[in-house]
Amino acid sequence: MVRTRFAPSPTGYLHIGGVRTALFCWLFARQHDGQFILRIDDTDQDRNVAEALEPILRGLRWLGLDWDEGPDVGGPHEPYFQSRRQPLYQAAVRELLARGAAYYDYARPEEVEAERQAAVAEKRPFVYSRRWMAETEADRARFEREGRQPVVRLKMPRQGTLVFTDLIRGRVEFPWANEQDHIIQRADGTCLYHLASVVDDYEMGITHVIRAEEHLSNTPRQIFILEALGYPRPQYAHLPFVAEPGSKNKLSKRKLAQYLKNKDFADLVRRGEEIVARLGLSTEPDKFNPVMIAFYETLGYLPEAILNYLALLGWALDDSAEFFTRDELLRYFSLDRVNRAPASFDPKRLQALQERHMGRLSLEKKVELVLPFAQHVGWVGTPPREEELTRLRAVVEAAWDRIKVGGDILQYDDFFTAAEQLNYDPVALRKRLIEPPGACQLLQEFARRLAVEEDFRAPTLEALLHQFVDEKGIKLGDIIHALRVAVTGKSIGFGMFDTLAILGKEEVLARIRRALSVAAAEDRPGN
RNA sequence: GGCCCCGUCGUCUAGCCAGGUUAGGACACGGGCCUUUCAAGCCCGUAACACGGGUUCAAAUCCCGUCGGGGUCACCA
Repeated sequence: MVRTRFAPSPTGYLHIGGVRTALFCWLFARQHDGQFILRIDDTDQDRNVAEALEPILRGLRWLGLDWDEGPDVGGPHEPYFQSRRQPLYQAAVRELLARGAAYYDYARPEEVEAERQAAVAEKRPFVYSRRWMAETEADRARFEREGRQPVVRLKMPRQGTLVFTDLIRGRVEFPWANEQDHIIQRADGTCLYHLASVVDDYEMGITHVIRAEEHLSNTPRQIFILEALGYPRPQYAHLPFVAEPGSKNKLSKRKLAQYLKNKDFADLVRRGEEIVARLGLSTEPDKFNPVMIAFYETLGYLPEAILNYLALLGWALDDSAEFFTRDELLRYFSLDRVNRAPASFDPKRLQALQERHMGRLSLEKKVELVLPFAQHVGWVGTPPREEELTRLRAVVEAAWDRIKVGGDILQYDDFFTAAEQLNYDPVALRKRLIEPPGACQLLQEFARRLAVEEDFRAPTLEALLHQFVDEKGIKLGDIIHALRVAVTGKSIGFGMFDTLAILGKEEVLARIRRALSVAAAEDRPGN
């Protein structure tokens, strides 16, 4: 039975690298009919855990990475919060002490620090002298009389080599001599991460520890702990870390300003800013940051596209495949195809994948994706009225692949604005209506034709315009641009005839009238 | 600094373990087609094995070294 776990600490956000790890754990568990456990590593948390945890749970849910045991769903190994499992850890510490694998240490922090400095000065590796190690009650009493507080340290081997097999990195060796006597219990009696992690992994029956490379060098001390306790070794798989775009540095939430200098990264943010501005949300880096998964949910990315992209962060199936649905990921993913080199975050690739996933969505699915955005800005009520939905559907269908993320619907605000409120792009207005001689005349004439047209559907309107153009002996381009600006206020948009049909006759005529009067006003001398 | 890891087109990568490929793909870029704008689509193209030795008939692939980049060394997780 395979059991994997994702063990985030409640930091208030879900980092892209973290989700990648969660995804691999989840995929591996699901592929093997195993279980995926979510455990909260909050051994050092004094903040509000519930609040800091919420974005993490939300992100995982949004992506559909469901957990079999953990917060919310419970399970046979409750609680799933390390802060509430301290008695278990303390029992393990007592056991380690009893077996001679750990000791009470009465050194003051500054004394250990002094030893460390001395080692650095002499250019030799630091190894704690164990000078304040207390192995007997007499020692303890003596140090305590000096007013010292004990921590518990691991009594690590000082020779030999640890060898273990990593599912991704193969045979890994670490000389024991490089290991420190790590602290496992603080002076206040609470236990530290490594101890907690080993105890929980054992108690929860974790068979495969899949985590990021940063933990590779932590593995010896963890193996030392578990073997001292008589636990079996789980299988280890250390994933390459997720690196910054265009570099091999670890991706960090705090370096947003620096990443913005990268063009691709900046493009990703800029796209998002337009949407967020229309939504009236904050763009402060703590809330709006591509390093955090919430960014993508806010903008209306597809969870499946994100999953696809994340899977490619360190994994590849072969020399060409890169589009994967969730089911395909489940079918093809394997740990032995995971890279060893750091995986760079590539905004362009993410965007490309998003667009490909959008490409396979049905009209109804696209409307579903876009609906919350339309509701947020009030184009569509809650619950939606039928005619609002009809118009939204028509806009989505006409815009089609121009909608790359859900929030892109917001750029079609001109379909949800009354004629009197329409804003005209001054440059477009000038170039298409004011400057070309006779443009307004033509538009006015065509408007008269529109006014008597009963059938206001796209194909009919197209025929109508072509007929008009033929009669006048002009080219399509001589009028269509003016028409577009007149009815949408912009020089770009989707198909002209779809645009007219969606707006409807009354609205189109009202907009043309208004455009003509705005153009006339602009054109007066002195302006 | 010690220990560990990693260096393939502009970018993200496949290929390396079991040497022989016109070094593959995607994105970006350039050109063309299509075209009412914008998207999209289709066709074509430019473009890479960090460097130096060695082994070999043959090296991106194996070995050694150099250089470069990174991770990790907490009473953080």
